[in-house]
Amino acid sequence: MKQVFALVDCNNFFVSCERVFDPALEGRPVVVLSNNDGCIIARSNEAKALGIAMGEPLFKARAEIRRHDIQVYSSNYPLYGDMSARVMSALQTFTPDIELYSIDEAFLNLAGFEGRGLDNYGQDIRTAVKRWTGIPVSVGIAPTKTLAKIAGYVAKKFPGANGTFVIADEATRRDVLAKIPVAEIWGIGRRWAKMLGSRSIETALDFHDTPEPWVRKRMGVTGARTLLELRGLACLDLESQSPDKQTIRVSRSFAKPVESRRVIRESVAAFAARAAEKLRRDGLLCSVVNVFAATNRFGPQGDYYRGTASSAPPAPSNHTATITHAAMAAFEQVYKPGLQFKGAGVMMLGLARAGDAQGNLFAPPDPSRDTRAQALMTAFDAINTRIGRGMLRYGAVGVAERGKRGVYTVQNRRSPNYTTNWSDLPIVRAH
DNA sequence: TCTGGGGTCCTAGGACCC
DNA sequence: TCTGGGGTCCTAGGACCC
Repeated sequence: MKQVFALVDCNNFFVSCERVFDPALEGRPVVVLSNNDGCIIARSNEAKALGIAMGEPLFKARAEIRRHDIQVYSSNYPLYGDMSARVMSALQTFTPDIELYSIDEAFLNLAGFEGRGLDNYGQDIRTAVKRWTGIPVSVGIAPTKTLAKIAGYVAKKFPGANGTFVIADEATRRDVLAKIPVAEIWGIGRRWAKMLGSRSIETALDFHDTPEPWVRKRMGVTGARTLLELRGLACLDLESQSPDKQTIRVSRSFAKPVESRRVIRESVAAFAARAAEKLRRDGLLCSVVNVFAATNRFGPQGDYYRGTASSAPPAPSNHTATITHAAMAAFEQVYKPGLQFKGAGVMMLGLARAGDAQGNLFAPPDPSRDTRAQALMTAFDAINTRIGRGMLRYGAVGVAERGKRGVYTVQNRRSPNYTTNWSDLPIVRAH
């Protein structure tokens, strides 16, 4: 049976989340910043029209921001995560078969819904999500995921598409592909686009018409897959069950360069603790803990240092104390006195489901296998969920909560946690 | 001088995504 | 002065095995 995929994409998602709770932002240029208020990672249409680029450093956009009175927000992930969950549950009322692809996108399997008119169904989805969550979305519908992404692009960018677009027949497909730059194809990034451009493959249609063996040779199996998907042959399935993660990373860049061993070590301990929480949340155990720390990569050529080292806990674990201990051992190999560090992080590698991790016959029993230690972690997580992340923590993280704020959390323009924190609940007054 | 053939595992690096 | 934080997959090459 022929497949039908829909891609539902939230328009300017982070900006739209801010607008739901501050309607005065409607129609005005708005941007949302990265974690450290360093880069612009989301822009309203008005901001895009003013030429503000994705990923542009804030300091480079200052003048434009002032000139056009652009509204600037720090990113507020608790808010965006909660709004995302609301959008996704709205989508689940339209089909049981759904893949949560990212915080602001989902693929839906619409096979069997053709009778209702796919365009109408797409419009129904848009209307419902907007009414139930306040978030505007666009909907692209096509026989493959890659074409659905293209259809979503058309739905969003082409005036007259009205937020929904369906690619069902070959004529429409060729017509649309001819109007889209090759770089907009899902799976074709900057590098490939440049390589293709140098061979006069400029539009998605040019790529579509490129012989498969050539693509296979130059771009590997992933490139060939993209090509076939563009031609309407579905190579990618809906992944409704998200597979277990293979790596978990927690990293931050520092607001200012840091030299202090203690400050960086305590940061790494905090990252390790957060990573252990994520492991427990996902029911995973980690067998290798990797730590890295780096100086400014935009500094003078040759000055860049990035140290990385790994350490294995005695047995796969998700216990905060065990993970932190391993991270501290790796940290000692990474830190170099006298350097100005600009960021650090930890990576959890060799992950396995808690039930089937390989034990170690010769190692002392791991605390995470001990029921008392497990109960401790469960209580630890419950308390931190209730009172606030980081309220309960191990000593290695240090007590310098005040000082740490200066180290890596710079968020000067953050909106309140309207939906996830009682004290931030918006107040509505009737006149 | 001559120096197999095939397999697996691991790692680093390159490409991509949001 | 100021440049995010997560992830994935594929490939090539080296080490090692028989």
